[in-house]
Amino acid sequence: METRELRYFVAVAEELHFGRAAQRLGIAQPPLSRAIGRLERRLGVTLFARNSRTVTLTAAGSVLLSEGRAALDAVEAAERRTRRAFENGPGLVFVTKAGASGELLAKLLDAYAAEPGSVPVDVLLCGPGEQERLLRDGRADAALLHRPFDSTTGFDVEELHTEGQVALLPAGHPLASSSQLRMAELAGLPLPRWPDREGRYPDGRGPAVRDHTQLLQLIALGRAAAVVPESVRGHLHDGLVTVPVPDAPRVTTVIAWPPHSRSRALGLLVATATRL
Amino acid sequence: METRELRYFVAVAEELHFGRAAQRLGIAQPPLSRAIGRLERRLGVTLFARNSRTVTLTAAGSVLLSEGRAALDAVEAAERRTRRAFENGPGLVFVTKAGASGELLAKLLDAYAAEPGSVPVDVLLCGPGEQERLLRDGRADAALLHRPFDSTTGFDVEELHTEGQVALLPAGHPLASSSQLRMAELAGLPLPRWPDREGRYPDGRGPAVRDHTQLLQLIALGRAAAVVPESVRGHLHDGLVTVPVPDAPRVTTVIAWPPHSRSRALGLLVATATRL
DNA sequence: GGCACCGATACCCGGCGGGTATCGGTACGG
DNA sequence: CCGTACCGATACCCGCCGGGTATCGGTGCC
Repeated sequence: METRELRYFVAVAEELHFGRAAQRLGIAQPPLSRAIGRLERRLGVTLFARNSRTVTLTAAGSVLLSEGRAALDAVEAAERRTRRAFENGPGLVFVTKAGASGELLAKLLDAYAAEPGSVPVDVLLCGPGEQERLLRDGRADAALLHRPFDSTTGFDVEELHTEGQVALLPAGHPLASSSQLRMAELAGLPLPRWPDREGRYPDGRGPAVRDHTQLLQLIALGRAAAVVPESVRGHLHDGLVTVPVPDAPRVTTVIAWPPHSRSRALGLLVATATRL
Repeated sequence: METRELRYFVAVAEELHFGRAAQRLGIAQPPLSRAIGRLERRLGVTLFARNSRTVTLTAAGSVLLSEGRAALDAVEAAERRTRRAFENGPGLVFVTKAGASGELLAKLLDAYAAEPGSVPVDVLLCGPGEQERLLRDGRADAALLHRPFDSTTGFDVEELHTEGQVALLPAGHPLASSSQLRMAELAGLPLPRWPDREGRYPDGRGPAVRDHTQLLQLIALGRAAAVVPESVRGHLHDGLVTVPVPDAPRVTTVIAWPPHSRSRALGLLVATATRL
């Protein structure tokens, strides 16, 4: 199976429409029909149930869609990592959520830089959920992820740190003077909505936010409240109050990296991280 | 990057010889040279340092070799899983080491079969180390692996069971009457040698074995001794004695599956396993 | 310095990817 | 109930690319 065929298949499977898929791919519809037909013939598998009005995925087609996406990601990652290795020489790209685990990251980078045999590390800060994609498609070599918020599926991980969560409230909020709170008591607050993997926001009442800076500002303005890991207490503006929430899920910070990329430099980074 | 180019590259990178690589690929040498050249030009990366006598991988080339192998595995897995989905209908292939975790497996399969919505499960028994490959290249959907013996890198896992290890000795062996043993005391015994990933055996004195049946027989004959998980005590022949070895590493049985393959059937199997 | 080895280059052919034109079946509206 | 619009499949043509053979050119060894 060639990657071109796979890309064509994924386009049709996503559009469920040969014409639109062809347009998206920048080719005409007939070659696309032929390519899919040939792919089906070579695999010996019917991928689409189609009559001249509708196109549907078969069960086997659904399998190829999810597996094929992963395979295309892997090919793209190989390409990107190769280019990076050539252009930037040795060196790692480390990605983490903006505004999270700042101290841990600083300690890690210092400790790693002090190791003999370490290589330069570029740090990439990005919005929540983006790290996964960067790690998967080869733009980054390692990431700090926070379970249970981030999915670590498909990555190798080492746990670094576990912490509880606190409610983050504007000073003067009625609940701000409590010594601790329960999740149930926070149900009515304007909790923020984060974008999903496609950058879209779920429905709901709370304000839509893109990063922690926005969130902190909105809380200071009294327009939001949030439940966040304890460690954000380190760098808070005035006007914000934290209250422990013992029954919130504990947050585990992990260092994650793509499997099969066990370069010496990455191995050293992981080893350094686990020793912290 | 097309998978053909990637396959060509991997062949050359492994052989470090265009002629032999071409022969392995079943094509002539000139098209192979051209293909590699075009790949390098398109990537904008020098993959091989070559003069007319020797071929060497550049740093970028090494990256593409390991990443490319993983990508090719992913493509192959996609293909195989699609074919399986088409030919065998729904249904899972479960792979485990022959002779290990037998009871756990039986309980799991019974419990899963009793679940509403479960699908037929084919069980594949194979030699140690083979499971990883079967899971990675799409011939299997899930596996029972045993840490720290099996590598779980690149798989999603759930821990099922942890146990200590015992020494397995022929009855009448001088150490067989001890109430417990330490690893150091076992150093002089003829411990078996298992094949590595390529099916080759490491150097050493102990007998080369391929599966647990062979091992048990050799121990009964007094030609071997081994350190094995406690659970093998369940189905032992006569003439074998077990002695606890408290300082041997504990063995964790995990259920492992490839990421991105979260079908309903597989999800149910994993859920059932974690409830055992 | 001659020779053997090996990757690159030159040149040719056939198949495949891509295009346009058109067919054939299906659902919808009048 | 028929016309029509829509959409995937088919027919046919072209140009490029993957593959082949022949040969060149550089390198290390005897």
